[in-house]
Amino acid sequence: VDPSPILETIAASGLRVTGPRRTVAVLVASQDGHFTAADLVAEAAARRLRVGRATIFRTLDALAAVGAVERIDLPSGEHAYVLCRPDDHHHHVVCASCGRTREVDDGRMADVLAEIERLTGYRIDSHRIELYGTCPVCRRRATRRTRRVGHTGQAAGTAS
Amino acid sequence: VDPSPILETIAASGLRVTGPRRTVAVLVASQDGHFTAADLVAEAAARRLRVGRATIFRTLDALAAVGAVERIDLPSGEHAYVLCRPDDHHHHVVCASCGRTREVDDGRMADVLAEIERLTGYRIDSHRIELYGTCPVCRRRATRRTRRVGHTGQAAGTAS
DNA sequence: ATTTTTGCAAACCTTTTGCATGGAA
DNA sequence: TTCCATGCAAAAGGTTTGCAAAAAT
Repeated sequence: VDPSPILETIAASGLRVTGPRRTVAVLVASQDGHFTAADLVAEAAARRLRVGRATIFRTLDALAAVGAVERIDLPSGEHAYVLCRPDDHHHHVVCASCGRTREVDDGRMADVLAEIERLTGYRIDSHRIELYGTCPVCRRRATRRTRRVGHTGQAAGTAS
Repeated sequence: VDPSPILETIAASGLRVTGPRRTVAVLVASQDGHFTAADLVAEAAARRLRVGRATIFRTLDALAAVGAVERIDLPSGEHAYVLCRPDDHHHHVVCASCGRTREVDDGRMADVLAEIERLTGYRIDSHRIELYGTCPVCRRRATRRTRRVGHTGQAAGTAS
C-alpha cells in the first residue's frame, strides 16, 4: 500500500516528516492486518532498514495520537496496531485466523451507547470495541478442511 | 464486599480452595472499580497478607478463566481486572475519573453484531467492548468544580 | 538558529517460569 | 497419597528514558 497518506497526516499535524518516520510509514503501510511494534522492528531488520527500536515505538505512539493507526488489544492481551483512515468513527473486525482486519462503521452502535448512557447515568466519553472472528476467506478454508478431516476450527478467547 | 462467591466459583470449577486463594479473593472483593495485579500486590503488602506475586498473577488468571473477574484493557493500555458476576453476558462501563465500573447487559448489542456479520461476511466469535466515561457521582463533582474554577474535566483517550 | 527527532543503551515494569516444598482433596 | 498449588528468584518480554548527536523547519 501507499505510505503517503500516513506522511501527510504527520505533516498536517505539525510533526516533522523525517527519514525514520518515512521508513516506519512504509513498514506500516506494508502490513496487512494487525501488527505489533515487535513486528515492525523485525521487518525493519529483515529489510535492512535502519531505524532504532525506540523510534518505532515513538512513531507508533505519534501515529496513534494523530489517528493514522489505532492501537488495539488482542484477546491474548498483546498490544497491536492497525492502519486506519483517520477521519470517521469506525471499529475493526479482526480475523483470529489470519489477522486481517476490516473496518466497519459505527452504524447503530451509537444508538446502543446512547441507551446505555440513559440506563446507567454514565456519560460515555470513549469506547473501545473490538470484534474477533473469522474472515470469509479463512472461513471457507476452515470449512474445506472440516469436510476432509473433521477439524472444528477455533474460537477466540475473550467475550466481554 | 463478600469474597465467598468468588471462592464458591473456584470450588465449583474443580479448583482447590487454598489459603492464598482465599487471600486473593478477599483482596479482589475489597477493590472497588478496576484494579491491576500490581494493585493487589501492593495491597497485600500493605495489609501484611503474605502471598507470592506469582500466586496473585496465577490466581487472577484462574479467576478470569472461570469468569469471576474479567480482564479489561484501559485506554492507557494497562491490563486491569474487574470483579463480575460469572453468569450472563455483559459489558462494563468504566469511570475514567474514579475507576468504578458498572455492568450493563448485552441488550441490543447482539443485533448490531449480527448486522456487522452480515455486512462484512466475517463470523464473529468473540468481542471485547469497553466503555469509558464519567459516572454520575464524578460528573456531579466535575460540574461543581467547573462552576467554581472553569475546570473542564478530562476526556479519555481511545475511541475505536 | 531553533526546536524536534534519533539512536543507543540502560533502566523499568509487568508477567512468566523452573523447581523443590507444602497443602488440598 | 496423589496431584495441585505455592513461593522464590531468575528470566523473559515489552516499553520507556536520558542524553548527546543529527536533522528538520
